[in-house]
Amino acid sequence: MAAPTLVRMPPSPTGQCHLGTARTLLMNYIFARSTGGEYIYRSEDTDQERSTPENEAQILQMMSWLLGTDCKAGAKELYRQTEHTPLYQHYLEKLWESGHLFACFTSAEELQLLRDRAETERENFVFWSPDRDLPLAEQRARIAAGESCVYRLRCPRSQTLTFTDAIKGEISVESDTLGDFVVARSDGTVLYLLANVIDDWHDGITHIIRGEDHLANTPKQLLVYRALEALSPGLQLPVFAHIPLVVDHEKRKLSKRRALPGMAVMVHEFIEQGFVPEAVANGLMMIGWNPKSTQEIFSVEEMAAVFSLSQVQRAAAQYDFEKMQWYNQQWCARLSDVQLTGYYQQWQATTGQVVTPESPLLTRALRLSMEKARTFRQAVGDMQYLLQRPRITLAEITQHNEPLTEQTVRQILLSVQETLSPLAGEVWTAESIKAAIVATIQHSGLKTRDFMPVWREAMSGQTPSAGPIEIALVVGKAETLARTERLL
RNA sequence: GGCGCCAUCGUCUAGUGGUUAGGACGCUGGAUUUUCAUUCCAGUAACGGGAGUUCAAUUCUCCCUGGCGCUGCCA
Repeated sequence: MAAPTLVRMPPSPTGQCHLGTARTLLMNYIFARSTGGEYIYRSEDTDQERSTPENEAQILQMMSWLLGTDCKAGAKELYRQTEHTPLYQHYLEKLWESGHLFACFTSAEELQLLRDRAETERENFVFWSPDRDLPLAEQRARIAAGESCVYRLRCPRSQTLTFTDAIKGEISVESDTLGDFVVARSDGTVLYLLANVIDDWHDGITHIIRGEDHLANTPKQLLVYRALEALSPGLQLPVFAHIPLVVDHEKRKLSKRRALPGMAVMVHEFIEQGFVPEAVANGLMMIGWNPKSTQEIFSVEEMAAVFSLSQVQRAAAQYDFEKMQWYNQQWCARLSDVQLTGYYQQWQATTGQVVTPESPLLTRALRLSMEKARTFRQAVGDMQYLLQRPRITLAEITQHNEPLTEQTVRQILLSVQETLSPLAGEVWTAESIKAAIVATIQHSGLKTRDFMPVWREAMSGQTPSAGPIEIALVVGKAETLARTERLL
């Protein structure tokens, strides 16, 4: 048995739960499950400008929905980075004293000037601070004198930084392309680059699974690890695994703003459209991961059983909302009656609708509706007439079925009535209803093409809709007769 | 511009130094059918380009092209 794994789920509460966020968190979760490990839930709120408690709560809620379990309760530990401020300050100080960091007095304005100049002269901009070799005493003196500074890591010159990514393979970068980078703001608060490394190290994280957008700053973090190691020898580096980004139809990083109309990009949009979490989790994971089989439908547990980082794709993947809907339909067909109706009621509640009470009728109606629809939202039209008697009038049916006369329409409904009334309740099956109706049609001399649409419209009040026999099976004998009777 | 990553049907992907390059979504057609849909069957469609290695490259190497990411006192 390998050493126990520990991953972190690190959402940044600077926005609501996004597809990409959910996918990364989900993959961490599944990896932890697949290795018998645990996870830490860490809210990365070091950007106090943009982080909000609302977003933090929203993401937690969305992830709990997606995983089908309380994400918070399942975590080995749960904290927000701002709670670790003393920890960061401690290491910031240590790293500064030991000379790994230095106070840089170049102002943001000066820096911007340098940056702009490099831009116009088409030169590469790598910043090597003029203050990188300032004696500590002088740094302190200038700060004491009221000078403003940021804290940068002293980047070594002419070194090749190499690490092995579990997905991308060996990555190496020249330190000379990095420059002295900022790890703490002028107000002394730390940046992602530093806070993250301290936490991962402090928590004993074994695997860092994150988006590919972090690949480029991994060498910088390697430098931070190295500095920390000088303070605490024997430090064990975690395994890095950078998963490919999800891109949109234009191959741009997926964003809500650029999404096509109707396309769900935020997790709450999936909920609002009436997706079941199993389908969203399944679909999300299949973007950029493949178990190397032809199986398409997986539960979270099944994915955890076969998951391996080596099966993760190296290239970015385009998001296909059509396929997400297909997953939803597949999942709805596989869920048990209890699960399906439960999700449906949950959807009604979260979208502010009146929740339909549990009943065999509801289950039958839902089953029939979901044969056609791919989401609960798409099923509303069918659910309506299945659960409520339509209001259509005889005149309307006649009008929709020209050239049939009202006389003929009435006759059709009358014969439905006469045919079905004698049927015993226990033979209320598709076969017996069909046999009886077919016989009636033959005797009447009418065409099936005229007869059935009239009956169907009497049953559903709309076109298109499910077939009259299907509806009859859902609503039951009494209601079936009532629906024709009210028109006569 | 610099650095890094990536490259199989329209999309998600499987795959191999010699394959009819497989599956799924989508799309098209057919069957079923009272409509829409479902279901079933069938079809459509891919190895970015150029060198090199090799008896043989989609597969290995290099170059190019293209795409994306990073290049923040964001994460």
